[in-house]
Amino acid sequence: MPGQVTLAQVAAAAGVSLATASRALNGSTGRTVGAPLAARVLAAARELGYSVNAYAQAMARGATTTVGLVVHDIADPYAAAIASGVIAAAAERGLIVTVASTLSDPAIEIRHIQALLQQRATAVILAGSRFADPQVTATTTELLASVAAAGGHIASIGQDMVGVNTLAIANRDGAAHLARTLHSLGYRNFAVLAGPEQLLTSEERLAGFRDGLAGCGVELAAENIIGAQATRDGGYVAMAELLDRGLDAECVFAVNDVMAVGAMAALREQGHHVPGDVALAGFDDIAMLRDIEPPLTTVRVPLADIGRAAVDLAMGTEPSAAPVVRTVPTEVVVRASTPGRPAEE
Amino acid sequence: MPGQVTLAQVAAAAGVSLATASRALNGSTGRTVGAPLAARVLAAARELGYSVNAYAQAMARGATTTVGLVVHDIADPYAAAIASGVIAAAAERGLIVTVASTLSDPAIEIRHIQALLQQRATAVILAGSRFADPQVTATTTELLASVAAAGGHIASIGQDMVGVNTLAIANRDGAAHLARTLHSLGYRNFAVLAGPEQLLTSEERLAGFRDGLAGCGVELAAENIIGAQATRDGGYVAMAELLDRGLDAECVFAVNDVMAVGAMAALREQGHHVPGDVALAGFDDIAMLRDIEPPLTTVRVPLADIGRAAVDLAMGTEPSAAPVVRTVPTEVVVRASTPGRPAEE
DNA sequence: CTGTTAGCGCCTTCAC
DNA sequence: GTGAAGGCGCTAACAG
Repeated sequence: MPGQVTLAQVAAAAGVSLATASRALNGSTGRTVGAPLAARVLAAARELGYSVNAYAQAMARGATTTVGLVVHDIADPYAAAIASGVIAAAAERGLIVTVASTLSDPAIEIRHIQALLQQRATAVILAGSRFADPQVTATTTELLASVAAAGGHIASIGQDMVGVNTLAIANRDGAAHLARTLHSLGYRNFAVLAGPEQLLTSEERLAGFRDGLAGCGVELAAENIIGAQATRDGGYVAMAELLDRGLDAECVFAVNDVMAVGAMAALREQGHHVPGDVALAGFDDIAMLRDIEPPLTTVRVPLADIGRAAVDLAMGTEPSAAPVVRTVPTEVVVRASTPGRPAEE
Repeated sequence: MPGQVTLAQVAAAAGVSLATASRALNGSTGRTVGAPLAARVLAAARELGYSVNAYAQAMARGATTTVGLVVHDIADPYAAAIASGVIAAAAERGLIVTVASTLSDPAIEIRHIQALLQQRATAVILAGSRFADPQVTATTTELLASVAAAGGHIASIGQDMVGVNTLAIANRDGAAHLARTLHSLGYRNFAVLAGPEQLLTSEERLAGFRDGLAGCGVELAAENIIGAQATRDGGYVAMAELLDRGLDAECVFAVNDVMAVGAMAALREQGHHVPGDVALAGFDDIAMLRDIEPPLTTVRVPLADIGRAAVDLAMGTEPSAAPVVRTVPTEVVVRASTPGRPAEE
C-alpha cells in the first residue's frame, strides 16, 4: 500500500506521540485527549488525508469488523432478500459483510468458510440449505468450530445443525400446513417439484407436505414427486417432465417459489392454465410473487427479517456459549393460483 | 482472536524456523523447501488446525484480497445480477467481495467507500447510478483518489466519471433506439416513468428517449414525464399518479424494469390491460421479465457480464494508469408488451 | 493528560 | 535449502 499516510506521520506532523494521535483519532479505552492537542491531530490527519488501516487496527485490537455471509446464489431472490437483511443489520453495528455464492457446490461452500476463517470474520452466517452429506457436514462442523475458537460468532439459517446457533425455518410445519390448506380447498391429487435430494430444505418441505396430506388421508404417489435443481430453471424442467409424463394431478407444489415460477412458465408455454388446468403453490413468498400472474399461493418466510435476526443471533451470543436454536414460524398465504375446487368426497 | 494457533506454533511443533514454515505453507518468492521438512510442517499445521491469519498476511505482504462492491440495494434484481457477476469473477481470482447497499443515499455511499478505503480493498467497484450532486461527486472523487493512491483498483459501472475506469452503459443510445423502435411500431403518444432527478442513469435514459422521439418528429410532453423512486414501488406509485391524472399516452416507458413491473401492477389493479389499453416498455432486461405477463419490451443490459467485466477492468489496469472508459452496448428487445399499432400518419 | 514500549501474526530481505 | 531479524500500522498496557 504505497503512498499511504500512517498514524506515525500524522503524529509527527502534529508534534505528538503515536499514542496520542491514536487516541485522538479513534478514542481508545476511556482515555481522553486534551482539546488543543486533539484538534491539532485532527487537523494534521485531515491535511495529510489520513485513513486508518483497518487491518492493522483489527490486528492490534484482536478483532475484525467483518461478517461473512454464505449463500447459494446471490442472484436468487431468496438469497438476495436474506442478504439485504444481513447487510442492513450489519451496517447498524458498523460491520462490513462479505458475501460468497456457493452455487450449491459443497466444495465451494467449504472453501468459502475456510476463507472466512482466515479472515477471522467476526461472524459467519450460513444461509440457504445445508447438505445431507455426512462428509461435508463433518468438515463444515469442524471448520465452524475453528471459527468459534477464533472468537467468531456463527449463525445458520435453515435447519438445525449440530453445534451452531440456528434460525430454523419451520419447513415441515409450513409445508404440512400448506398441504392441509390445499386439501381443505378440495384438492386431492398432488404432485411435488422437489429439489436435489441432498438439499435438506427441500427434503423437509417434501416430508412436511407428505405428512400433512397423510394426516388428511391422502397419499402422495412416489411417481408424482420429481426432483430437479432448486432453481427457476429446475422448476421449469421438472414441470415440463411432469407434463411429458402426462400429468395426473390437480395441484402441484414446488418446494420453493423460484421453482414454482419456472413451473408456471413451463405450463404457460405448453398452453396450460393456472389455476384452470392445474393449481400451483410454492414456498418462501419472495417479493416478485406479487408481480406474476396469477398470484401464487405460498408459505411466507420473512426472509429479510431472518437475515437481520441471524446477525442479531450471532452477535448476541458468545462464540463459546451453547448453541441456541430459534424456530421462525411460517404462514400459509392462499392466493389465486389455488382457488379451490368442489370436494368430491 | 484467542486460542488461535499461529505460524510460530506450527514452526515450533515441526522443529523448523518461522521462515521455513511460512515458505512451506504459502510458497513465497521463488524459494522452495526440502520435501521432508515441508511434509513435517504440513503435518504439524494440520495437526494443530492452523489457518493463516489473512489480515496479518495482507499486512506483511502489503496487499489485501478483498474487493468492495457498492450497490444501491442488493435486493434489487439489477444489483443482484451485477453482484453475481462480480462475485464469480472475484472468486476466480481468489478474491473475496464485500457488498454494501447505499439505499440510494449519497451519504451512505460515501461512508461505504470510506470503509473500503480503510480496508485497503484491492479493488472497489461502484455499481448503479452516480448522483448528479457536485458536492457528493467531489467527495467521491477525492475518496477514490485515495483508494487509488493506496494501490486500490477501481471500476465504476454506469456512467463515465472523471478519473476512474468505467464501464459505461449506453443509456442514451439504448433509450433512443428504443424510442425509434416504438415509433416504428406505430406509437405516437408517450409517457415516461423516470427516477429521481439526481440519478444520472435515469436522466440519461430519459434524455435518450426524448432525443430518439424527437428524431422521429415526436415531442415528449413535459407533463407526461413523472418522477419517482427508481424502484418497483416507485414505478407503481408513478403509474398510479399518471392514471389519476387521466393518462394520455398509448405507450409508457419506465426507465428501468423494476419500475415497469411496478407500473404493470398498478395498471392491472386499476383494470387496465397491457398492451391492450397501454403499451409498456422498460430497460435492463432483468431475469424475472421472462416470468411476467405480458413479456416486457426492454433494452437488454448484460448485467452479470458487466459485473465480471468490471472486475476484469479494475484488476487489469494499474491504479495509477489513466482511466479507461469502455462502453457496453445495449440491445432493444421487443416483446408482447408493445405489439405495435397501425400508424395513423 | 501524554509519551514509551511492547507486541498482534506474518513475510521477506539478508546471512549462513 | 534454512535460519535470524526487521518491519507492516496500530493499540494497549505501562509509566511519567
